[in-house]
Amino acid sequence: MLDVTRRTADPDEGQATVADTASRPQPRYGTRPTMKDVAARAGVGLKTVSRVVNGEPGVTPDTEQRVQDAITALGFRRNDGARILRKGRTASIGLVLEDLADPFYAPLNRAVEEVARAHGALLISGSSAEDPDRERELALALCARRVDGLIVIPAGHDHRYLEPEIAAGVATVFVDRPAGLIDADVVLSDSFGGARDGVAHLIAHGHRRIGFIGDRPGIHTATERLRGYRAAMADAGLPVDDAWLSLGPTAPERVRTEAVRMLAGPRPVTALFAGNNRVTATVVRVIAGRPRPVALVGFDDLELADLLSPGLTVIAQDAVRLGRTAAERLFRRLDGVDEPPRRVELPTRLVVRGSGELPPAED
Amino acid sequence: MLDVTRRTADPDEGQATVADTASRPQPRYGTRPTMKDVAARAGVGLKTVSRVVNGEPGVTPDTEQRVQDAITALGFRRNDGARILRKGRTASIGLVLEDLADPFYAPLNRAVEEVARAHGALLISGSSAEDPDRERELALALCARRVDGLIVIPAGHDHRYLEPEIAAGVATVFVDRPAGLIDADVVLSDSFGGARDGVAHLIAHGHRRIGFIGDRPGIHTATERLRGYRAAMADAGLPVDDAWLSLGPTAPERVRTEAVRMLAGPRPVTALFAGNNRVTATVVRVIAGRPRPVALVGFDDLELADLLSPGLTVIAQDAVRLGRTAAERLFRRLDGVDEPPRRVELPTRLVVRGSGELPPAED
DNA sequence: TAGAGCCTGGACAACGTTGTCAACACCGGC
DNA sequence: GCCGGTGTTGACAACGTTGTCCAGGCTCTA
Repeated sequence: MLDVTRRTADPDEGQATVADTASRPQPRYGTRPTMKDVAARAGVGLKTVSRVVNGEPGVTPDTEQRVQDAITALGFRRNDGARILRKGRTASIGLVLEDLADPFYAPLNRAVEEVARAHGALLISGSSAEDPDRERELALALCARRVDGLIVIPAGHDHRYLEPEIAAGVATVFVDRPAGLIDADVVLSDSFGGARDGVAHLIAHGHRRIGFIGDRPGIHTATERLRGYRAAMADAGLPVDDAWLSLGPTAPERVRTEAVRMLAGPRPVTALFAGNNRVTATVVRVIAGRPRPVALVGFDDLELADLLSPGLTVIAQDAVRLGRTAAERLFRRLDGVDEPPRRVELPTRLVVRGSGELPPAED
Repeated sequence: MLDVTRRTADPDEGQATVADTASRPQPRYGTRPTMKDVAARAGVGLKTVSRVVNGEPGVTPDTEQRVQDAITALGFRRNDGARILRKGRTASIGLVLEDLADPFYAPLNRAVEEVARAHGALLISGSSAEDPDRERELALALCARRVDGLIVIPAGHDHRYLEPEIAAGVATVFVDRPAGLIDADVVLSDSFGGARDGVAHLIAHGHRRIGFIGDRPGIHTATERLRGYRAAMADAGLPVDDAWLSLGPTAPERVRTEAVRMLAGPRPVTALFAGNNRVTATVVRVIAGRPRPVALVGFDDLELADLLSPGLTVIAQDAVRLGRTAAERLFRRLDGVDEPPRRVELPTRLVVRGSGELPPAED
């Protein structure tokens, strides 16, 4: 008896069965079989199918086998949407970042994914393209999908739109940049300290006129890094000329123009500090085309940075750790830990490779 | 009268209302308000709320305002899970790739995201980590969430597990590598042609002994590229020594070992062809440490490749176009286009930068 | 052999939304 | 004053699943 049942579940047999059930309503193409269909085919009740699918006890091996056979024959797959609706939790979290393809954020994305996976959750991530409206739209879309938690790399400065969501129980953690106008967990890199160390490194190698090219002033990390720059200069008692500073979009054209400008004139800068990886990539190209060496320290590491000549000296952030820390914090919240929001700041690391140790060029 | 109603819905008033409704069941912390709650508060029927939320016609401005006020006061957000359950379509697609953080796949991911966004769909992407079981697990999890379509960069070679899903109407497109044992749309780069061109380029610059280091032999692109290598050598009438060939994991240690081996001995290779970006990154480092120049062409472009000295000559694939093409194909399917599965092959591009034009070193 | 207790299985409601349909009020024209 | 039409609104079922609860059959013991 059992053997016969087993053979019925053979894929080939499954196809054959489609034909002989033409009389009763049969799932059409584009329609998925439901537990009801499985139950009908196996000749059992709906709940019994549910029990089998979820591995709940209280089903005889014989019945279970019949159900399993019906499942494979029909190609049934549980509808998680309905399951979630019933159970309340979605076992998924959302991640809003600036650009999925950015070499800094992609590893962060991956790190969050791994933590989510370890907790049995699915990650849904999307790009805000540095647009506050799009960030909001995306975050709220994720909330509408009822993600259990949200990790956000802010593009905007006002996150009060998340208040109802947070009040409703959506755990929320901000990464890389702090939240605006709401109180929430934040995981950051020490942008200020990193930039200060990087600039101090240049100063230690004899530079006095140092340029700073960073991202748009609205971006927290950009202003923090500029603050670090100013602190290092002030610590060394060096004056800062406004012409050495430039915050703005990181489009290659602008960065190129600014770098060229700072390197021209009677008293050019002898070193540059690049505020992030996109800026660094452009600045490296500008410098490469110059006869006179220019020292450079960049914020964020780059692939192949060690192979340039000179090697690229950078302030490295640990994107993976940033993502992992944020995700772990999120899941601790989801596990019910209730403590006041915390601000975690991860240290950066100076990676010495050559470009930051070049001496100032003679005037 | 109307004015009074409006004021009742004012957010501040909303708080006050919480207190005076202590008698009837009130949403607790962690519980989201539903349309029923909104309807009760606005003093209208459930369906009217639905109409307002979905911008359907047939609601007077007065009623609509009352509902809107109740919505903001309660912080209501539509539960898309329930909506999806009712409507059937989820307006979301899934993407299974090897590694979200891989510099080749991350832009592909982003490109798919943009197309999805343009079609009003959400993208859920995840990493298979080159593990067939994990690929399967992830793809089926996405199907259980009822994504409307699926884009897969295969890790395994048997995708029959997707047959029930495809039969049930989940549009499926494979990218970068062909599907295994099922008939489906595929979008590929011309790995064979690209590798053949790259190796021919080395041959044209005088090389006769050329090494090939690629990914594991189970991976379609790896074998295709090796086939391209063989074709170029055969076209030039050159013999191939098995010692010059190495397919295997792209872990830096193995690649380093193999490269060093090929460059040693009495008749070392004078040029190397690297089968993908990870291999290239390691080979560049090996070569950089050698006194005698070794020519190199890599498959896949790398950031900063132009800044190495010599610049890195590569066979570039357009990951963005690959992703965009696949996504557009998927949405065409979702729009109901019914035609036999198609195989699209995108051309590669030889980018000459120096490393591939080095002449063979003297023996 | 009767009663107690256990095991298996199924009927039913509920999750939050949308589609269907019918009720109702109001308007203008006869 | 009545009728049909129009425009607004709500009651109800359904989407596919899971939790609750109860029925029926079985075994075991007195």
